[in-house]
Amino acid sequence: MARGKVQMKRIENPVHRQVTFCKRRVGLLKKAKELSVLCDAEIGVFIFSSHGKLFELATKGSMQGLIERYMKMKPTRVSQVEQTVETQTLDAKKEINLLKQEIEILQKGLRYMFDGGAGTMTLDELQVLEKNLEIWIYHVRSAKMDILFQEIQLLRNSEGVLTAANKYLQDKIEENTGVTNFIPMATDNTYPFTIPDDIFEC
Amino acid sequence: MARGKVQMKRIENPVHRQVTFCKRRVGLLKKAKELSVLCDAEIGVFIFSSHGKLFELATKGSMQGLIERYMKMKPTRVSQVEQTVETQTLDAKKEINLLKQEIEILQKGLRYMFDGGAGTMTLDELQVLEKNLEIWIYHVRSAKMDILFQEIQLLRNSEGVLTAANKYLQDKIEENTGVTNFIPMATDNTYPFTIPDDIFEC
DNA sequence: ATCTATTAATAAGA
DNA sequence: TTCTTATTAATAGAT
Repeated sequence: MARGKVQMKRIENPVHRQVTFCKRRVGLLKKAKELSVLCDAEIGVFIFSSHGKLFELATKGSMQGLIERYMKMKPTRVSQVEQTVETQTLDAKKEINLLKQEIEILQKGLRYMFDGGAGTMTLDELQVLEKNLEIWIYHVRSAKMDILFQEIQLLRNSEGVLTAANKYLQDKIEENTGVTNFIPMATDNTYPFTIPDDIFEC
Repeated sequence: MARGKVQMKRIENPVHRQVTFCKRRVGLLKKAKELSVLCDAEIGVFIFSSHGKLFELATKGSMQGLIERYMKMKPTRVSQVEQTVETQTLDAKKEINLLKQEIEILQKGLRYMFDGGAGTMTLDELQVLEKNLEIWIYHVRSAKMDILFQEIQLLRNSEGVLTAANKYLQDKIEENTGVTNFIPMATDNTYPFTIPDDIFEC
C-alpha cells in the first residue's frame, strides 16, 4: 500500500515481518471494530503470532459468548477436548453401570439367601453369585461345622456306649431269668440315628 | 475512504448499511488472510451480521482448532456446557470410587474369611462387612443349622430313650438278683452329652 | 455488480 | 516501537 506493492507471501526478513505484523494487526482490529460499529455486526477475531502470542478482539460482549454462539450455530463437529470429556463421561457411566450390575447381583443374592432360595435370580446371576460365595461361605460354615461335628461324634459315641450297655444288660437279663421276648423300649425309632457325613461337606 | 469521510457510528440507512457490510466484510477477511500469509500468523475471524448470519475465516486449519488453542490459552472461564460435562464427569468418578470402595471392602472381607481372620482389615471395614454379612450369612447357616439341629435333637431323644432303657434294665437286674454294686459301663464319659443351645445362635 | 474519486492503510526509511 | 511520507489499497457513493 505504500512505496511498492507487497508480494502475497511470507515476509522472510524477521524484522520486516515483525513490523508488518504490528502494523497490520492494529489495522485489522481497527477494521473489525469499524465494521462492527457501522453495520451493527458482532465480530470476534483472534490472532496468534508466529511466536504463539495471542491478540484478540470481541465486539459486543465477550469472546466466550461469541465462541458459544459460534458453537451453537455449528454443532457439526465436536471438538476433541469436548469429545475426550464426553468419552470419559461415557466410560465412567459404563463403569458405573458395570459396578451397579455387580452390586445388583449381590443384592439379589442377599434377597435370594434371605428368602431361602425363592427363584428370583437368573441363572447367570446365580452363577456369578455362586462363584463369589462358594469359597467365602465355605470357610464361615466350616469353622462352626467343625464344632458341631465334634459334638455329633460325641453323641454318636455315647449312643454306641449306651447301645452296648443296653445289649449287655439284655444279655444279663436273658442269662439270669431265661426271658427272651424282652422288648426294648422305643423300637419305633429309626435306628441307628446316623447323620450322613456328606452333610458336613459344605 | 472515498467520496467523503464516514462517521464512526451505525449506518442508519439499511441499504447503505447492508452494502457497507458486504464490502467491508470482504475487506476485513482479505486483510486477515494477508496478515496471516505475510506474517505467518494464525487468525480466526467470525462475523455475525445484524440478522444473525455467520461469516467466518480460519487461516491455517479449522476454526475448531483455533478455538481449542484459544481455550487452552484462556482457561479463565469455562463455558456452562463444558462445566456441566465436567461436573458430570466428576460426579461419575466420585460414584465409581464409592462403588469401588464398596467392592474393595467385600474383597477384603473375602480375603479375611479365607485367611480365617488374619487381621488385614481395618475396624471400620470390618464393621461395614459385618453389617452386610450378618443377615446374609445368618440365613445361609440357618438353613443348614435347622437340619443339623433336628438331627441332634433326634440323637438327644435316642440318648434319653437309651438312658431310660438302661435305668429300667438296671432296676430289673437289681430286682431279680439283689446285686446293688452293678457298675454301668462307660462311667468315665461326661454325662449327659448336652450341646449348649447357644451354639445354634449364629 | 462495477466504476472512480477520495480516504485510509501502510512499506520503507529514519 | 513510533513518526513521516510516498504510494498503494479500500471503499462510499453513484451507476
